[in-house]
Amino acid sequence: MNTILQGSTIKVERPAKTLRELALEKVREAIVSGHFRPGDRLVERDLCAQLGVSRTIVREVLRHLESEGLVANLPNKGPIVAQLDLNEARQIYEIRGALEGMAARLCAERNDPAIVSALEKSLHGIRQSYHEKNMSGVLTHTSAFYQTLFSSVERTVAWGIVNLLTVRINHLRSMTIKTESRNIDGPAQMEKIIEAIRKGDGEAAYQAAMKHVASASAIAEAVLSAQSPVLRK
Amino acid sequence: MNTILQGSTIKVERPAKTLRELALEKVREAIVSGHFRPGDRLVERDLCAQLGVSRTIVREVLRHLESEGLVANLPNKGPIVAQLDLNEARQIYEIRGALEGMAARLCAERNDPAIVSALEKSLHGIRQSYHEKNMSGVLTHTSAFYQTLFSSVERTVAWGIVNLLTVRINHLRSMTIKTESRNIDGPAQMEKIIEAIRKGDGEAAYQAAMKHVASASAIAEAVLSAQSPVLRK
DNA sequence: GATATGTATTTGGTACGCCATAATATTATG
DNA sequence: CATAATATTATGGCGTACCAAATACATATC
Repeated sequence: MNTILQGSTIKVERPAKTLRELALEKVREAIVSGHFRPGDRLVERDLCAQLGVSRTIVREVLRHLESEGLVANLPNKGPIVAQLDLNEARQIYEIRGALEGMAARLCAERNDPAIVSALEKSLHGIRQSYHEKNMSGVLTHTSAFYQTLFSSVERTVAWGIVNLLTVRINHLRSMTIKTESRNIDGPAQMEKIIEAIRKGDGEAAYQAAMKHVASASAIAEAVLSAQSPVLRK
Repeated sequence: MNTILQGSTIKVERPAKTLRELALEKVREAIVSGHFRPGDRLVERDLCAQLGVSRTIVREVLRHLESEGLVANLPNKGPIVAQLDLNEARQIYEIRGALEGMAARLCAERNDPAIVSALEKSLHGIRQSYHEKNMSGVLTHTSAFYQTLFSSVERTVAWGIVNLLTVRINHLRSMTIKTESRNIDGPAQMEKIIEAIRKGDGEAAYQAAMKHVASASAIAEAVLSAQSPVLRK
């Protein structure tokens, strides 16, 4: 290794992304953003045309999304965008509660001021975004908040799982944050998580994180059961 | 529908499994069982020959296993069997603790004697298998024990996650159960889980389940750090 | 009106071919 | 002999074409 380059390589950050990875992101994004709705069929050859790639790639992408739970495969009928039923949504929120609670507890036990200030920064971003009625900003900063929780204590595996689960309930998330009073309650609950972490009170941090998810779950449940009859067909 | 066939169809229970699913199971099994070892390259065309299927299918299978975490893909080098490092193993055990603890708590709160007796049945199977030195039997019955924990309270999503994680640490599991005294400690700890559930003591059940996983984790850690230097190359 | 029958559509699966890259072997050169 | 240049090989990434079987839908027949 050239000593001049020690520590700061000039390596040409090439995309490295394969076509498949790009296609995967495109389709996932299309599902998460609602461009493809739950129940929509995902016809292989149509996707080929829309993405401009071969069937080989489309099939690999569909398989990948299937194992992520975003796509369901009806035998001999083909893949559709997975439907989320109430029961499953409840379970997902519950698991997030368990894992986020765990991470919050670990953060509290670590007693690192840097964690607290990082969380506060995200929380500030959330409040700001609510103020500006920038809903996608709220989601982004909320994700950042939780990512801090997990990454500060090096829980990459749990963070990966939470991420997977979150993607599956993304449309619920965007509905819950728009709910009346969530712009007050949500941040207030997150404040409590931060407070507990600041005090180094693991149990309180755990409880606060659980509670935050639980209330999001309750809202989601209301939203989902209100609209669920429509999903018939 | 022919009325004569009401309730008891003669429908020809066809496999329904696609070739792809069969291939997936084969490869997964080969990895879990140790036929393919961590770090082994998984050459597409070789797998085609070994499985007797086309490259398309092999690629779909590899993608699936990749998203399960059983296979890693090195850019420009291709897929290998994923390596498990100590840190990741620790995290996996921790998550299992959180989720199994959650399930145990829910079981306790449900207060259903049928759950207790199902758990006791599995535990009996475990002891029996230990007695017969039938290690694969121990694993099977242990799985059954935990499946009961999750399915009794309809936590299919969490069970799915635990299953995925368990597969990744399978070889560690088979080493931990062979450890000195695990044939005594393990069942004893599970007995405590059952006891707490019988009493309807959610918190105790949670703690007992956490403790059981934690001690498995400690053993795994010892095993892994003892052999890890060998993995160099 | 109910039942066949026919016809697209689409998935499940296979085979083959091409290109790019990385590693390895080979050859040429000083 | 050592090193640099070059060819070869192995392999993943990607695309196309084709076939069989299942499904859905329209159409014809009784």
